[in-house]
Amino acid sequence: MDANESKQEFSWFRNISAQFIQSGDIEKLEKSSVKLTFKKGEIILKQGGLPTHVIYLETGIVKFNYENESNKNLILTIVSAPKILGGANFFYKDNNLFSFIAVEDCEVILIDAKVLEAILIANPQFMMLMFQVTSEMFKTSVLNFISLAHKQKEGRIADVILYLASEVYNENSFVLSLTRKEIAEFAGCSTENVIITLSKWQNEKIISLTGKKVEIIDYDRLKYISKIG
Amino acid sequence: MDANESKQEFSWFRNISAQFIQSGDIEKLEKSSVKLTFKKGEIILKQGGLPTHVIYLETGIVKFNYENESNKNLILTIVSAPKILGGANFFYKDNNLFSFIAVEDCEVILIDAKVLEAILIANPQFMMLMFQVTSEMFKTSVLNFISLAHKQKEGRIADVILYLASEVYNENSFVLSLTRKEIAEFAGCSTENVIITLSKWQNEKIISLTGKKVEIIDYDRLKYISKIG
DNA sequence: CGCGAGCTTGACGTTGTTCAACTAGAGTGG
DNA sequence: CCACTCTAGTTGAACAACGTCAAGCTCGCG
Repeated sequence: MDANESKQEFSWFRNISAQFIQSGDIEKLEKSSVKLTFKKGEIILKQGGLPTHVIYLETGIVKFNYENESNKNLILTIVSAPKILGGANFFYKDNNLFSFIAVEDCEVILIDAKVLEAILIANPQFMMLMFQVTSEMFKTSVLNFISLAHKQKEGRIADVILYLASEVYNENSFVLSLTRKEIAEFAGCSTENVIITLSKWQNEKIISLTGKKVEIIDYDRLKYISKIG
Repeated sequence: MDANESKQEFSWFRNISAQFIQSGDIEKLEKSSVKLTFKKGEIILKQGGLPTHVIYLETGIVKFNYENESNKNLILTIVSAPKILGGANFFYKDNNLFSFIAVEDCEVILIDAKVLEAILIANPQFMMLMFQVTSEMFKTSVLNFISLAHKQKEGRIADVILYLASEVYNENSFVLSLTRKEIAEFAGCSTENVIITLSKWQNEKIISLTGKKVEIIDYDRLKYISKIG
Protein backbone atom coordinates (compact mmCIF):
# COMPACT_ATOMS: atom_id res chain seq x y z
CA MET A 1 0.00 0.00 0.00
CA ASP A 2 1.28 3.47 -0.74
CA ALA A 3 1.23 6.49 1.54
CA ASN A 4 -1.93 7.97 0.11
CA GLU A 5 -3.91 4.83 0.47
CA SER A 6 -2.83 4.29 4.02
CA LYS A 7 -4.06 7.73 4.93
CA GLN A 8 -7.53 6.84 3.71
CA GLU A 9 -7.54 3.80 5.88
CA PHE A 10 -7.71 3.95 9.63
CA SER A 11 -10.11 6.85 9.27
CA TRP A 12 -12.45 5.83 12.05
CA PHE A 13 -9.48 4.92 14.16
CA ARG A 14 -7.96 8.34 13.50
CA ASN A 15 -11.17 10.06 14.45
CA ILE A 16 -11.65 8.43 17.79
CA SER A 17 -7.98 8.68 18.71
CA ALA A 18 -7.17 12.11 17.29
CA GLN A 19 -7.37 13.94 20.58
CA PHE A 20 -5.15 11.48 22.43
CA ILE A 21 -2.49 10.31 20.08
CA GLN A 22 0.01 11.94 17.73
CA SER A 23 -0.17 11.27 14.04
CA GLY A 24 3.39 9.95 14.26
CA ASP A 25 2.12 7.13 16.40
CA ILE A 26 -0.57 6.22 13.93
CA GLU A 27 2.08 6.02 11.26
CA LYS A 28 4.11 3.72 13.47
CA LEU A 29 1.05 1.52 13.73
CA GLU A 30 0.50 1.56 10.02
CA LYS A 31 4.07 0.57 9.30
CA SER A 32 3.82 -2.52 11.45
CA SER A 33 0.40 -3.45 10.10
CA VAL A 34 -0.81 -5.57 7.26
CA LYS A 35 -3.98 -5.05 5.35
CA LEU A 36 -5.83 -8.16 4.25
CA THR A 37 -9.16 -9.05 2.77
CA PHE A 38 -11.19 -12.04 3.84
CA LYS A 39 -14.01 -13.70 1.97
CA LYS A 40 -17.26 -14.74 3.60
CA GLY A 41 -16.63 -17.72 5.83
CA GLU A 42 -12.87 -17.30 6.12
CA ILE A 43 -11.21 -17.35 9.50
CA ILE A 44 -9.51 -14.09 10.38
CA LEU A 45 -8.07 -15.23 13.67
CA LYS A 46 -8.28 -18.74 14.98
CA GLN A 47 -9.42 -19.95 18.39
CA GLY A 48 -6.44 -21.33 20.29
CA GLY A 49 -3.91 -19.26 18.36
CA LEU A 50 -1.68 -16.66 19.93
CA PRO A 51 -2.99 -13.10 20.18
CA THR A 52 -0.06 -11.55 18.34
CA HIS A 53 -2.31 -9.13 16.51
CA VAL A 54 -5.14 -6.80 17.18
CA ILE A 55 -7.67 -6.43 14.42
CA TYR A 56 -8.95 -3.22 12.99
CA LEU A 57 -12.05 -4.10 11.02
CA GLU A 58 -12.35 -1.57 8.24
CA THR A 59 -15.30 -2.95 6.28
CA GLY A 60 -17.48 -6.02 6.60
CA ILE A 61 -19.11 -8.07 9.33
CA VAL A 62 -17.43 -10.51 11.68
CA LYS A 63 -18.72 -13.16 14.08
CA PHE A 64 -17.00 -14.17 17.30
CA ASN A 65 -17.20 -17.93 17.11
CA TYR A 66 -16.54 -20.43 19.85
CA GLU A 67 -16.25 -24.08 18.83
CA ASN A 68 -16.38 -26.84 21.43
CA GLU A 69 -15.02 -30.37 21.42
CA SER A 70 -18.03 -31.83 19.67
CA ASN A 71 -17.83 -29.28 16.86
CA LYS A 72 -20.79 -27.30 18.01
CA ASN A 73 -20.51 -23.59 17.49
CA LEU A 74 -21.63 -20.73 19.62
CA ILE A 75 -21.64 -17.18 18.32
CA LEU A 76 -20.66 -14.83 21.12
CA THR A 77 -21.43 -11.70 19.22
CA ILE A 78 -21.46 -10.19 15.76
CA VAL A 79 -20.00 -6.83 14.88
CA SER A 80 -19.79 -4.62 11.84
CA ALA A 81 -17.07 -2.21 10.74
CA PRO A 82 -15.51 0.02 11.78
CA LYS A 83 -14.32 -1.50 15.00
CA ILE A 84 -11.26 -2.62 16.94
CA LEU A 85 -11.49 -6.30 17.72
CA GLY A 86 -10.12 -8.75 20.19
CA GLY A 87 -6.58 -8.94 21.28
CA ALA A 88 -7.75 -5.76 22.96
CA ASN A 89 -10.19 -7.93 24.86
CA PHE A 90 -7.62 -10.12 26.53
CA PHE A 91 -4.54 -8.09 26.05
CA TYR A 92 -1.49 -10.21 25.43
CA LYS A 93 -2.38 -13.08 27.64
CA ASP A 94 -3.15 -16.70 26.85
CA ASN A 95 -4.44 -18.02 23.59
CA ASN A 96 -7.44 -16.75 21.74
CA LEU A 97 -10.62 -17.86 23.39
CA PHE A 98 -12.56 -17.84 20.14
CA SER A 99 -12.21 -17.29 16.41
CA PHE A 100 -13.08 -14.25 14.37
CA ILE A 101 -14.80 -15.36 11.18
CA ALA A 102 -15.92 -13.18 8.28
CA VAL A 103 -19.69 -13.25 7.85
CA GLU A 104 -19.40 -10.94 4.88
CA ASP A 105 -16.33 -10.03 2.86
CA CYS A 106 -14.06 -8.01 5.10
CA GLU A 107 -11.18 -5.61 4.86
CA VAL A 108 -9.04 -5.92 7.90
CA ILE A 109 -5.84 -4.40 9.23
CA LEU A 110 -3.77 -6.63 11.45
CA ILE A 111 -1.95 -4.50 13.98
CA ASP A 112 1.10 -5.85 15.73
CA ALA A 113 0.11 -6.23 19.36
CA LYS A 114 3.52 -5.31 20.75
CA VAL A 115 3.63 -2.07 18.79
CA LEU A 116 0.14 -1.16 19.89
CA GLU A 117 1.03 -1.96 23.47
CA ALA A 118 4.00 0.41 23.35
CA ILE A 119 1.83 3.16 21.94
CA LEU A 120 -0.82 2.62 24.57
CA ILE A 121 1.77 2.81 27.34
CA ALA A 122 3.06 6.03 25.85
CA ASN A 123 -0.44 7.51 25.58
CA PRO A 124 -2.39 6.67 28.71
CA GLN A 125 -5.41 8.72 27.69
CA PHE A 126 -5.60 6.65 24.55
CA MET A 127 -5.22 3.45 26.53
CA MET A 128 -8.14 4.52 28.67
CA LEU A 129 -10.16 5.01 25.53
CA MET A 130 -9.31 1.52 24.30
CA PHE A 131 -10.23 0.23 27.71
CA GLN A 132 -13.65 1.80 27.36
CA VAL A 133 -14.20 0.53 23.83
CA THR A 134 -13.32 -2.94 25.01
CA SER A 135 -15.59 -2.67 28.02
CA GLU A 136 -18.42 -1.65 25.76
CA MET A 137 -18.06 -4.86 23.75
CA PHE A 138 -17.84 -6.87 26.91
CA LYS A 139 -21.09 -5.35 28.00
CA THR A 140 -22.77 -6.31 24.75
CA SER A 141 -21.66 -9.89 25.14
CA VAL A 142 -22.84 -10.04 28.72
CA LEU A 143 -26.25 -8.67 27.79
CA ASN A 144 -26.46 -11.27 25.07
CA PHE A 145 -25.69 -14.01 27.50
CA ILE A 146 -28.16 -12.72 30.03
CA SER A 147 -30.80 -12.91 27.35
CA LEU A 148 -29.72 -16.44 26.58
CA ALA A 149 -29.85 -17.53 30.19
CA HIS A 150 -33.13 -15.93 31.16
CA LYS A 151 -35.38 -16.05 28.18
CA GLN A 152 -36.81 -18.80 26.11
CA LYS A 153 -36.32 -19.19 22.44
CA GLU A 154 -38.76 -16.57 21.17
CA GLY A 155 -37.32 -13.90 23.39
CA ARG A 156 -33.80 -14.87 22.42
CA ILE A 157 -34.50 -14.90 18.70
CA ALA A 158 -36.22 -11.54 19.04
CA ASP A 159 -33.10 -10.25 20.78
CA VAL A 160 -30.92 -11.48 17.95
CA ILE A 161 -33.07 -9.85 15.27
CA LEU A 162 -33.24 -6.59 17.20
CA TYR A 163 -29.51 -6.66 17.79
CA LEU A 164 -28.75 -7.27 14.13
CA ALA A 165 -31.02 -4.42 13.10
CA SER A 166 -29.69 -1.89 15.56
CA GLU A 167 -26.03 -2.80 15.94
CA VAL A 168 -24.97 -4.60 12.78
CA TYR A 169 -27.03 -3.45 9.83
CA ASN A 170 -28.23 -0.19 11.38
CA GLU A 171 -31.62 -0.51 9.70
CA ASN A 172 -34.93 -2.20 10.36
CA SER A 173 -34.76 -3.72 6.92
CA PHE A 174 -31.65 -5.65 5.96
CA VAL A 175 -30.28 -8.41 3.77
CA LEU A 176 -29.27 -11.16 6.12
CA SER A 177 -25.76 -12.47 5.61
CA LEU A 178 -26.24 -15.15 8.24
CA THR A 179 -27.69 -18.58 7.64
CA ARG A 180 -30.53 -19.90 9.80
CA LYS A 181 -27.98 -22.14 11.42
CA GLU A 182 -25.86 -19.15 12.39
CA ILE A 183 -28.84 -17.34 13.87
CA ALA A 184 -29.50 -20.48 15.86
CA GLU A 185 -25.90 -20.55 17.08
CA PHE A 186 -26.26 -16.95 18.13
CA ALA A 187 -29.63 -17.43 19.84
CA GLY A 188 -28.61 -20.71 21.44
CA CYS A 189 -31.32 -22.92 19.96
CA SER A 190 -31.80 -25.31 17.05
CA THR A 191 -32.00 -24.30 13.41
CA GLU A 192 -35.52 -25.67 13.20
CA ASN A 193 -36.67 -23.43 15.99
CA VAL A 194 -35.32 -20.35 14.29
CA ILE A 195 -37.20 -21.28 11.13
CA ILE A 196 -40.44 -22.01 12.93
CA THR A 197 -40.28 -18.82 14.93
CA LEU A 198 -39.45 -16.60 11.97
CA SER A 199 -42.24 -18.16 9.90
CA LYS A 200 -44.64 -17.68 12.75
CA TRP A 201 -43.70 -14.02 13.01
CA GLN A 202 -44.14 -13.61 9.30
CA ASN A 203 -47.66 -15.00 9.56
CA GLU A 204 -48.34 -12.62 12.39
CA LYS A 205 -47.03 -9.71 10.33
CA ILE A 206 -44.30 -8.91 12.82
CA ILE A 207 -41.57 -9.33 10.26
CA SER A 208 -41.45 -9.95 6.54
CA LEU A 209 -39.12 -12.42 4.87
CA THR A 210 -38.22 -12.30 1.18
CA GLY A 211 -35.33 -14.58 0.41
CA LYS A 212 -32.47 -13.25 2.48
CA LYS A 213 -34.20 -9.96 3.12
CA VAL A 214 -35.63 -9.36 6.56
CA GLU A 215 -37.83 -6.44 7.45
CA ILE A 216 -39.07 -5.62 10.90
CA ILE A 217 -42.67 -4.52 10.47
CA ASP A 218 -43.97 -4.40 14.00
CA TYR A 219 -40.97 -3.21 15.97
CA ASP A 220 -42.92 -2.66 19.18
CA ARG A 221 -44.30 -6.16 19.15
CA LEU A 222 -40.82 -7.60 18.66
CA LYS A 223 -39.58 -5.49 21.56
CA TYR A 224 -42.46 -6.81 23.60
CA ILE A 225 -41.60 -10.42 22.76
CA SER A 226 -38.02 -9.71 23.76
CA LYS A 227 -39.20 -8.19 27.01
CA ILE A 228 -41.51 -10.94 28.15
CA GLY A 229 -38.98 -13.58 27.06
CA MET B 1 -8.45 3.71 60.42
CA ASP B 2 -4.98 4.68 61.57
CA ALA B 3 -1.80 4.60 59.55
CA ASN B 4 -0.68 1.22 60.77
CA GLU B 5 -3.93 -0.43 59.95
CA SER B 6 -4.03 1.02 56.52
CA LYS B 7 -0.64 -0.44 55.78
CA GLN B 8 -1.91 -3.88 56.58
CA GLU B 9 -4.76 -3.42 54.21
CA PHE B 10 -4.28 -3.24 50.49
CA SER B 11 -1.56 -5.81 50.89
CA TRP B 12 -2.45 -7.85 47.84
CA PHE B 13 -3.03 -4.66 45.95
CA ARG B 14 0.36 -3.38 47.03
CA ASN B 15 2.00 -6.57 45.93
CA ILE B 16 0.66 -6.68 42.44
CA SER B 17 1.15 -2.97 41.90
CA ALA B 18 4.49 -2.48 43.67
CA GLN B 19 6.57 -2.51 40.53
CA PHE B 20 4.40 -0.03 38.69
CA ILE B 21 3.19 2.51 41.15
CA GLN B 22 4.72 4.71 43.82
CA SER B 23 3.72 4.26 47.41
CA GLY B 24 2.65 7.90 47.42
CA ASP B 25 -0.04 6.98 44.93
CA ILE B 26 -1.29 4.16 47.08
CA GLU B 27 -1.58 6.57 49.95
CA LYS B 28 -3.57 8.90 47.75
CA LEU B 29 -5.91 6.01 47.03
CA GLU B 30 -6.23 5.14 50.65
CA LYS B 31 -7.07 8.70 51.61
CA SER B 32 -9.98 8.82 49.21
CA SER B 33 -11.19 5.36 50.16
CA VAL B 34 -13.62 4.03 52.71
CA LYS B 35 -13.43 0.68 54.36
CA LEU B 36 -16.74 -1.05 55.00
CA THR B 37 -17.94 -4.43 56.11
CA PHE B 38 -20.92 -6.17 54.60
CA LYS B 39 -22.89 -9.03 56.07
CA LYS B 40 -23.94 -12.04 54.07
CA GLY B 41 -26.69 -11.04 51.68
CA GLU B 42 -26.04 -7.31 51.75
CA ILE B 43 -25.71 -5.36 48.55
CA ILE B 44 -22.29 -3.80 48.10
CA LEU B 45 -23.07 -2.03 44.87
CA LYS B 46 -26.44 -1.91 43.26
CA GLN B 47 -27.41 -2.69 39.69
CA GLY B 48 -28.47 0.51 37.94
CA GLY B 49 -26.45 2.74 40.26
CA LEU B 50 -23.58 4.91 39.12
CA PRO B 51 -20.10 3.43 39.07
CA THR B 52 -18.57 6.08 41.30
CA HIS B 53 -16.45 3.54 43.12
CA VAL B 54 -14.20 0.63 42.38
CA ILE B 55 -14.21 -2.13 44.94
CA TYR B 56 -11.20 -3.73 46.49
CA LEU B 57 -12.43 -6.92 48.10
CA GLU B 58 -10.17 -7.62 51.02
CA THR B 59 -11.89 -10.62 52.58
CA GLY B 60 -15.03 -12.57 51.83
CA ILE B 61 -16.92 -13.82 48.80
CA VAL B 62 -19.06 -11.79 46.40
CA LYS B 63 -21.55 -12.71 43.70
CA PHE B 64 -22.18 -10.67 40.56
CA ASN B 65 -25.93 -10.67 40.42
CA TYR B 66 -28.15 -9.63 37.54
CA GLU B 67 -31.84 -9.19 38.28
CA ASN B 68 -34.37 -8.95 35.47
CA GLU B 69 -37.81 -7.37 35.29
CA SER B 70 -39.58 -10.40 36.64
CA ASN B 71 -37.29 -10.61 39.69
CA LYS B 72 -35.38 -13.57 38.43
CA ASN B 73 -31.71 -13.56 39.28
CA LEU B 74 -28.75 -14.69 37.29
CA ILE B 75 -25.33 -15.01 38.89
CA LEU B 76 -22.69 -13.96 36.39
CA THR B 77 -19.78 -15.07 38.48
CA ILE B 78 -18.60 -15.48 42.05
CA VAL B 79 -15.25 -14.30 43.34
CA SER B 80 -13.31 -14.49 46.55
CA ALA B 81 -10.87 -12.02 48.09
CA PRO B 82 -8.45 -10.55 47.38
CA LYS B 83 -9.64 -8.98 44.17
CA ILE B 84 -10.40 -5.71 42.40
CA LEU B 85 -14.01 -5.65 41.30
CA GLY B 86 -16.12 -3.96 38.74
CA GLY B 87 -16.09 -0.34 38.03
CA ALA B 88 -12.85 -1.51 36.45
CA ASN B 89 -15.00 -3.63 34.15
CA PHE B 90 -16.89 -0.80 32.59
CA PHE B 91 -14.73 2.07 33.51
CA TYR B 92 -16.72 5.19 34.21
CA LYS B 93 -19.41 4.64 31.66
CA ASP B 94 -23.11 4.04 32.10
CA ASN B 95 -24.77 2.58 35.11
CA ASN B 96 -23.81 -0.65 36.79
CA LEU B 97 -24.95 -3.60 34.77
CA PHE B 98 -25.32 -5.81 37.82
CA SER B 99 -25.10 -5.78 41.62
CA PHE B 100 -22.30 -7.00 43.82
CA ILE B 101 -23.78 -8.92 46.72
CA ALA B 102 -21.93 -10.43 49.69
CA VAL B 103 -22.24 -14.20 49.77
CA GLU B 104 -20.18 -14.32 52.96
CA ASP B 105 -19.28 -11.49 55.30
CA CYS B 106 -16.96 -9.17 53.44
CA GLU B 107 -14.43 -6.48 54.16
CA VAL B 108 -14.36 -4.07 51.30
CA ILE B 109 -12.56 -0.87 50.41
CA LEU B 110 -14.47 1.51 48.21
CA ILE B 111 -12.02 3.41 46.02
CA ASP B 112 -13.07 6.66 44.45
CA ALA B 113 -13.19 6.00 40.72
CA LYS B 114 -11.98 9.46 39.74
CA VAL B 115 -8.92 9.22 41.96
CA LEU B 116 -8.10 5.79 40.63
CA GLU B 117 -8.54 7.01 37.09
CA ALA B 118 -6.04 9.82 37.67
CA ILE B 119 -3.53 7.38 39.10
CA LEU B 120 -3.99 4.99 36.20
CA ILE B 121 -3.43 7.78 33.71
CA ALA B 122 -0.27 8.75 35.57
CA ASN B 123 0.99 5.14 35.64
CA PRO B 124 0.32 3.51 32.30
CA GLN B 125 2.10 0.28 33.21
CA PHE B 126 -0.24 -0.03 36.13
CA MET B 127 -3.21 0.70 33.95
CA MET B 128 -2.13 -2.09 31.65
CA LEU B 129 -2.05 -4.41 34.62
CA MET B 130 -5.57 -3.42 35.62
CA PHE B 131 -6.59 -3.98 32.06
CA GLN B 132 -5.26 -7.52 32.22
CA VAL B 133 -6.84 -8.29 35.57
CA THR B 134 -10.14 -7.09 34.18
CA SER B 135 -9.73 -9.11 31.03
CA GLU B 136 -9.08 -12.19 33.08
CA MET B 137 -12.42 -11.76 34.86
CA PHE B 138 -14.11 -11.16 31.58
CA LYS B 139 -12.70 -14.40 30.30
CA THR B 140 -14.03 -16.29 33.31
CA SER B 141 -17.50 -14.92 32.72
CA VAL B 142 -17.39 -15.79 29.05
CA LEU B 143 -16.32 -19.34 29.79
CA ASN B 144 -19.15 -19.60 32.25
CA PHE B 145 -21.61 -18.47 29.65
CA ILE B 146 -20.24 -20.81 27.05
CA SER B 147 -20.80 -23.63 29.47
CA LEU B 148 -24.31 -22.39 30.00
CA ALA B 149 -25.08 -22.19 26.33
CA HIS B 150 -23.58 -25.48 25.21
CA LYS B 151 -24.08 -27.95 27.98
CA GLN B 152 -27.08 -29.35 29.67
CA LYS B 153 -27.76 -29.14 33.34
CA GLU B 154 -25.38 -31.85 34.58
CA GLY B 155 -22.45 -30.39 32.73
CA ARG B 156 -23.32 -26.91 33.93
CA ILE B 157 -23.70 -27.90 37.56
CA ALA B 158 -20.42 -29.80 37.35
CA ASP B 159 -18.83 -26.63 36.01
CA VAL B 160 -20.18 -24.62 38.91
CA ILE B 161 -18.91 -27.08 41.52
CA LEU B 162 -15.50 -27.30 39.84
CA TYR B 163 -15.33 -23.54 39.59
CA LEU B 164 -16.21 -23.05 43.25
CA ALA B 165 -13.59 -25.58 44.31
CA SER B 166 -10.77 -24.20 42.19
CA GLU B 167 -11.45 -20.47 42.07
CA VAL B 168 -13.47 -19.57 45.13
CA TYR B 169 -12.70 -21.95 47.99
CA ASN B 170 -9.38 -23.20 46.63
CA GLU B 171 -10.02 -26.71 47.95
CA ASN B 172 -11.85 -29.83 46.86
CA SER B 173 -13.66 -29.85 50.16
CA PHE B 174 -15.47 -26.72 51.24
CA VAL B 175 -18.34 -25.37 53.27
CA LEU B 176 -20.82 -24.02 50.79
CA SER B 177 -21.96 -20.49 51.51
CA LEU B 178 -24.44 -20.55 48.64
CA THR B 179 -27.98 -21.81 48.82
CA ARG B 180 -29.25 -24.37 46.34
CA LYS B 181 -31.22 -21.57 44.77
CA GLU B 182 -28.04 -19.57 44.22
CA ILE B 183 -26.28 -22.52 42.64
CA ALA B 184 -29.27 -22.82 40.34
CA GLU B 185 -29.02 -19.13 39.46
CA PHE B 186 -25.36 -19.63 38.65
CA ALA B 187 -25.87 -22.81 36.62
CA GLY B 188 -28.95 -21.45 34.87
CA CYS B 189 -31.41 -24.13 35.91
CA SER B 190 -34.08 -24.71 38.54
CA THR B 191 -33.39 -25.26 42.22
CA GLU B 192 -34.96 -28.71 42.02
CA ASN B 193 -32.57 -29.74 39.32
CA VAL B 194 -29.57 -28.74 41.38
CA ILE B 195 -30.86 -30.83 44.26
CA ILE B 196 -31.61 -33.86 42.15
CA THR B 197 -28.26 -33.73 40.42
CA LEU B 198 -26.27 -33.29 43.62
CA SER B 199 -28.16 -36.15 45.32
CA LYS B 200 -27.54 -38.34 42.31
CA TRP B 201 -23.84 -37.60 42.45
CA GLN B 202 -23.79 -38.38 46.12
CA ASN B 203 -25.32 -41.78 45.42
CA GLU B 204 -22.74 -42.37 42.74
CA LYS B 205 -19.97 -41.41 45.17
CA ILE B 206 -18.80 -38.54 43.00
CA ILE B 207 -19.31 -36.00 45.76
CA SER B 208 -20.25 -36.15 49.41
CA LEU B 209 -22.73 -33.80 51.05
CA THR B 210 -22.88 -33.25 54.79
CA GLY B 211 -25.06 -30.30 55.61
CA LYS B 212 -23.39 -27.36 53.95
CA LYS B 213 -20.15 -29.21 53.45
CA VAL B 214 -19.34 -30.39 49.96
CA GLU B 215 -16.47 -32.69 49.13
CA ILE B 216 -15.42 -33.70 45.67
CA ILE B 217 -14.54 -37.39 45.87
CA ASP B 218 -14.18 -38.39 42.24
CA TYR B 219 -12.65 -35.32 40.67
CA ASP B 220 -11.94 -37.00 37.34
CA ARG B 221 -15.49 -38.17 36.95
CA LEU B 222 -16.78 -34.65 37.64
CA LYS B 223 -14.35 -33.31 35.05
CA TYR B 224 -15.65 -35.92 32.65
CA ILE B 225 -19.28 -34.91 33.26
CA SER B 226 -18.28 -31.31 32.66
CA LYS B 227 -16.56 -32.29 29.44
CA ILE B 228 -19.31 -34.33 27.88
CA GLY B 229 -21.89 -31.75 29.04
C1' DC C 1 -41.78 -24.80 71.33
C1' DG C 2 -43.17 -23.08 67.00
C1' DC C 3 -42.24 -20.63 62.84
C1' DG C 4 -40.11 -19.90 58.54
C1' DA C 5 -36.55 -20.52 55.24
C1' DG C 6 -34.21 -23.71 52.84
C1' DC C 7 -34.23 -28.37 51.22
C1' DT C 8 -36.18 -32.58 49.11
C1' DT C 9 -39.18 -35.59 46.36
C1' DG C 10 -42.40 -37.06 42.84
C1' DA C 11 -45.99 -36.12 39.30
C1' DC C 12 -47.02 -33.55 35.40
C1' DG C 13 -46.95 -30.50 31.48
C1' DT C 14 -44.32 -27.64 28.45
C1' DT C 15 -40.48 -26.47 25.71
C1' DG C 16 -37.30 -27.46 22.62
C1' DT C 17 -34.23 -31.00 20.40
C1' DT C 18 -33.65 -34.68 17.23
C1' DC C 19 -34.70 -37.19 13.29
C1' DA C 20 -36.38 -38.02 8.85
C1' DA C 21 -38.34 -36.60 4.73
C1' DC C 22 -39.01 -33.19 1.36
C1' DT C 23 -38.25 -28.74 -1.47
C1' DA C 24 -35.75 -25.17 -3.80
C1' DG C 25 -31.81 -23.09 -5.84
C1' DA C 26 -26.91 -22.92 -7.21
C1' DG C 27 -22.99 -25.01 -9.18
C1' DT C 28 -20.87 -28.86 -12.02
C1' DG C 29 -19.87 -31.86 -15.64
C1' DG C 30 -21.35 -34.80 -19.39
C1' DC D 1 -29.22 -28.28 -21.98
C1' DC D 2 -30.16 -31.64 -18.79
C1' DA D 3 -29.29 -34.65 -15.04
C1' DC D 4 -26.57 -34.68 -10.61
C1' DT D 5 -25.24 -33.15 -6.37
C1' DC D 6 -24.76 -30.18 -2.59
C1' DT D 7 -26.31 -26.91 0.56
C1' DA D 8 -29.86 -24.21 2.85
C1' DG D 9 -34.35 -24.03 4.11
C1' DT D 10 -38.73 -26.15 5.66
C1' DT D 11 -42.15 -29.20 7.92
C1' DG D 12 -44.06 -32.55 11.13
C1' DA D 13 -43.82 -36.29 14.49
C1' DA D 14 -41.64 -38.58 18.35
C1' DC D 15 -39.09 -38.06 22.26
C1' DA D 16 -36.18 -36.27 25.93
C1' DA D 17 -34.97 -32.57 28.92
C1' DC D 18 -36.35 -29.41 32.03
C1' DG D 19 -39.35 -26.30 34.66
C1' DT D 20 -43.40 -25.92 37.53
C1' DC D 21 -46.32 -27.25 41.10
C1' DA D 22 -47.64 -29.24 45.33
C1' DA D 23 -46.55 -31.42 49.43
C1' DG D 24 -43.75 -32.72 53.14
C1' DC D 25 -39.41 -32.42 55.65
C1' DT D 26 -35.47 -30.40 58.56
C1' DC D 27 -33.01 -27.34 60.97
C1' DG D 28 -31.83 -23.02 63.15
C1' DC D 29 -33.52 -19.17 65.49
C1' DG D 30 -36.58 -16.35 68.06
